[in-house]
Amino acid sequence: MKHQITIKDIANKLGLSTSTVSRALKDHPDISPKTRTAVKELAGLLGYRPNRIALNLRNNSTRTIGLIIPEIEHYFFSAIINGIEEVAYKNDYSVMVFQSNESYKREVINTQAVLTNRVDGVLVSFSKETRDFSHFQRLIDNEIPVVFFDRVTDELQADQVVADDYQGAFLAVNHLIEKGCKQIAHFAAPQSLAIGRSRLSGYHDALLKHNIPYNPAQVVLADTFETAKKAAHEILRKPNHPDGFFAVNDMSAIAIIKAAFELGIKVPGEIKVVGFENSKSSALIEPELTSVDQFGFDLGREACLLLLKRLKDVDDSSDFKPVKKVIKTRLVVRGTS
Amino acid sequence: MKHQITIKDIANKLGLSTSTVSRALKDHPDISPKTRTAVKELAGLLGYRPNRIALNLRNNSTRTIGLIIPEIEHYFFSAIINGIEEVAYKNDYSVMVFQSNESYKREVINTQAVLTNRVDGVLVSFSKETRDFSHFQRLIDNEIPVVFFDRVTDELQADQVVADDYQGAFLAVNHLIEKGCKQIAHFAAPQSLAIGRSRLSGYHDALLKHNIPYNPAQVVLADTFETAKKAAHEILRKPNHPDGFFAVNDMSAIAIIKAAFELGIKVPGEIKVVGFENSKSSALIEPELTSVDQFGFDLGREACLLLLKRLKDVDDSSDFKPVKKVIKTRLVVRGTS
DNA sequence: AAAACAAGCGCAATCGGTTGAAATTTTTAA
DNA sequence: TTAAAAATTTCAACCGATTGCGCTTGTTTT
Repeated sequence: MKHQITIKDIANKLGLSTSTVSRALKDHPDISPKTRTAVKELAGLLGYRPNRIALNLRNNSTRTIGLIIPEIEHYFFSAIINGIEEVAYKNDYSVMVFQSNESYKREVINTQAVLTNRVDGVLVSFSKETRDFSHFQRLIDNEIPVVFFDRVTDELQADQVVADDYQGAFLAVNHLIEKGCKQIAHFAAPQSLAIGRSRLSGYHDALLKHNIPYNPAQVVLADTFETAKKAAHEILRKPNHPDGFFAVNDMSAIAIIKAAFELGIKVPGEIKVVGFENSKSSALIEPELTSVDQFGFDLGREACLLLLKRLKDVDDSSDFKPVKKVIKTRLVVRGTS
Repeated sequence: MKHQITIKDIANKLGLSTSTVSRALKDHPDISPKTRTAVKELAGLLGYRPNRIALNLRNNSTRTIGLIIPEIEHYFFSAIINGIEEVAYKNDYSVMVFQSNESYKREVINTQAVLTNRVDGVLVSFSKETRDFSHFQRLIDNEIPVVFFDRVTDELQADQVVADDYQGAFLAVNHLIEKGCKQIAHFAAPQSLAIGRSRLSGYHDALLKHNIPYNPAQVVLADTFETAKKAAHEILRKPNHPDGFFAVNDMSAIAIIKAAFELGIKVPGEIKVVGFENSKSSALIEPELTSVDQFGFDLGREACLLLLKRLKDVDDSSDFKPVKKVIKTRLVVRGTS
């Protein structure tokens, strides 16, 4: 890198001290209007830009937030990043992205990385593997504000922003029942994740509301395209297969539809399917997928706003009360139900 | 943030100077083994972590790379980020993400942001709006290495990493012809983008190879789902519509298929469609989309590797020769052709 | 005319770590 | 025993910007 213009360069050329230049640049009243304009003029001429690193050191703040996320290549998460980046941008923060790739080990390394990078705060959605949260506790111990989103835990004293998974699941299953489904299967996420538990719970309660007995055999763990496709094939091959499917995400839902197509089963004629995410893909397939919109962009926005609020209220050490923000979900009815 | 353990804390507790502690921590031969172990032990005990910001200031380097990208919510770009992050991670770099949202104005601000954040290098894929590249020239003037990927320009003396768009387009159109298409339309990207020009050129040359006359009327500007859907409807409603479609990206291709479906036109029976991107979605729709894989992950990897190489060879000021790296594409044949 | 005051600017410390050179202590050789 | 050599350790400057405090000036008040 080329030599950057510093305050010292300006001071030398003008025969002033660096302190005067510094003050002149920020309109300090001690400085006479004459020197003030002279300094500013030269600064503009030389293309002076304050060295953020020096300020970072002095202020012990980087105006950067760390983002730890399972994987970017997933519509929901990229929508969230979008929301986060939007808020960060408007507040003059930068975002550093770290992917865990659903690996616990990598996630631990990521938490170290955000520490060494001295980010001001961290936004986290942890991996499917993560059972132990002590690496996040380490961040909190260092008094770095942490906000969890989507994948959250109550084991830590930290803010959370989540979609209303229970409500979304309830709406979805209720919808299937109202559309005439008698036997509804649920393709679930790992129960170690709160989203897995909440969505199962919504599924459960919607059944009960309509006096349909809950049958654990109708719940299978399948939250990826591959696992869901395999599971759907097995289930749909049986004679008395379910006539309704509620999948924990759109990929699983689409896998079910694919499997049905391959087996010559009509959607929504013979089986109906509802997904969760309202991803771009849901509107691309034919028939289009009914899905629960979890407003990833808004979720990202809210998470980032909450974090920025924490960063402002620095003196939160004593009376810290974790906040849990819930983003309402909405059922988008399309062709598969 | 809590008080972080500094080198000074260790020095005080051990009755040493900060310089000794600093050297001890990095196994400098001047320091006796005794003090060396003592320092390291205490450092481990206190959980000392070197303050990256202080090092940044001293070394005038942040071990951070800036990434300016149109939008994350796009499979191709998130695949690229994935590749970039992978390489950055392995080389102990962090990635700062800035989205332009296809806005020139925002992109200019982004270039300022990477400057103030003093990133070591920048990876750029510019917006569709961008015609003037002087904001990138400003980065180069500041001797910040810049590598362009996917959306590139020859107007700047900078490295480029692109998919072999010409080859991919040629393969796609050649494939359509071999499958029996007589009249092939092309849904193109803006000709201000090199990818737009290259893909059109590949389309053109593939036609010529088979002695099919090139007809400009068969080329429409439609590189989003919405515009493509509309254009496809218009075209397919006409009596003598084309029997083959080569779209500049998967979204456009899928839009064509959707339009065909809505008009009761069979794919691949009556018309055949080939996309470009090989996105996740291409394997989700029915029939599955034939598409040109442009290996986004590898493209990201290569771009990042190239940038890191430039960062190593700092003394490149005089004999700088821009490198253009081309990533081969591959036609993935599926159901729509 | 002397004291009080204000305006305008510079000194020096600070943030945390690194590093060439100097200073100190220890070891070795004469 | 003492000087020279070697082994350790400390000093001080530096990276770039900020800021409390003090130092000059010149002006006002009594």
